[in-house]
Amino acid sequence: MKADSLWFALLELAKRGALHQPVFLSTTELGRAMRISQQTASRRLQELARLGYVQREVSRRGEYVSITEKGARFLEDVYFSLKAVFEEYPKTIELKGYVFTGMGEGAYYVSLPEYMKQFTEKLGFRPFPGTLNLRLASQHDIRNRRLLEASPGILIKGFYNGLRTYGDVKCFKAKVNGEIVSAVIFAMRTHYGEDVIEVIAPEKLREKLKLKDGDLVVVRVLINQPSSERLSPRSP
Amino acid sequence: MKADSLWFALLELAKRGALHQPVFLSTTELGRAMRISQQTASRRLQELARLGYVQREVSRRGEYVSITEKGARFLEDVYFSLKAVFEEYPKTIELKGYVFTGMGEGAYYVSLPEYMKQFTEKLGFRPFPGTLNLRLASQHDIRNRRLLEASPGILIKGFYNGLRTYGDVKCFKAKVNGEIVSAVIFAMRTHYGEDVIEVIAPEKLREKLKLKDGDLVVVRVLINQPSSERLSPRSP
DNA sequence: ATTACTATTCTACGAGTAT
DNA sequence: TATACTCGTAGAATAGTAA
Repeated sequence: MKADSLWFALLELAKRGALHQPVFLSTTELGRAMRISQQTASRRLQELARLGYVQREVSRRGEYVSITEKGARFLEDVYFSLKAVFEEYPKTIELKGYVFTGMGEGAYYVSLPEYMKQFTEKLGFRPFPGTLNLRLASQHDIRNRRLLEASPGILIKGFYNGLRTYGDVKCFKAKVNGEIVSAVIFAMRTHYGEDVIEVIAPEKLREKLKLKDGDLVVVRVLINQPSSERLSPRSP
Repeated sequence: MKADSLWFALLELAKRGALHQPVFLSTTELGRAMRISQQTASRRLQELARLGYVQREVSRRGEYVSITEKGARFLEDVYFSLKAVFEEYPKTIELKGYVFTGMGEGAYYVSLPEYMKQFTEKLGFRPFPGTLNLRLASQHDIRNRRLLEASPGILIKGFYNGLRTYGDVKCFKAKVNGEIVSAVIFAMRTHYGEDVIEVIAPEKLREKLKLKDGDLVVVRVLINQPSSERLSPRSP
């Protein structure tokens, strides 16, 4: 089934309050509201339930529907995108996290010349070839990270070096502990490690800030901020 | 074409910045980002343009696409719905408008017993059988009215009296000039009269506040507020 | 009243291709 | 390279019902 239509069905349920409590309705009623047939409304609810977006309690007289955490996330992704697109900018959000030692992959990727070149152009600084890993401190920070993930950010294009492809990377200008110019980077198309962010900066952050594992770091991230790169001219 | 898919195509364009300036892209690229074929992406853009949601400048090398006012509205409707659903409540927004004399239709509808009964139950007061018409004072107020229109509100169900059907009405609890308990009402499924709101209250507002045409009135509206009606019990 | 199955219609997708 | 046409077909939507 088309994910688009399912999403709108979920929105209709959310409008009726199904995010906060079970909502009583019938497929006929839902169909009318969405301008689709009763049968289609029924299938939408079945599919939403199958995918774990809603929980249903079906009876002879109608049904109670409530949106699950996964369903809320599905709606929220779009909400954050719209928020990023409509809200005034520049705007910043704060992320708090604890320093930890990663696998050193970040360092490897950042040091690749194809990425390094773009970082330098688009961020306005040449990053130290390594990343500072932070494990986010609270649920609130994790929610903010998701907002960031849904925001456009500054795009670092992937490439193919003859052996393998390297994916797009999205980044956001940021300041560490209120002073150091830096950037938060995300590998796109990967939703794993929801509670971790990686930070790059012109200097080695661990040394500059005398950080050791477990230290708390505050990162203030700029969203909706265009890159330093000159905008492509209007005419080709 | 399905409006749902078109909406998501428009969102993808907005994410790329097409709300604020023309964005250069190709149908292949758009297709890849949306996980649809080049042909389908092409059709989406054609349809969006046909419906006036985007403006296109097609060339041999690609195209510039920008989202129109109408397109922004299309996205915004959903944004406001999500905002209403996700943001904390209770929350209020302020609408300012100037008193004017309407056609008296409002009075007619409000006085219908089927509506009157529900108003009394769900708002917690029995409205005076008439409405105070306000013409909104600024663009800002009109934007807020649209937010309201996209919010769930308190639903007054329509009915059929043997002659004709009367549609659903949505209302929001409110205060007029910071004190008088009242409600703002909207006939649903009608998007006309974007700059007008109608207010009801237990008393005749014109008399109570000694209002005449052209007077400025401030209405503070409660959004995301459940009705006074007892929630239907969980089990049938 | 409901939900949801089955059968049928029809729409929307992508392959191939023109320009 | 683009965009966008035609066309065969997969699958989604509805009608008709069953439970």
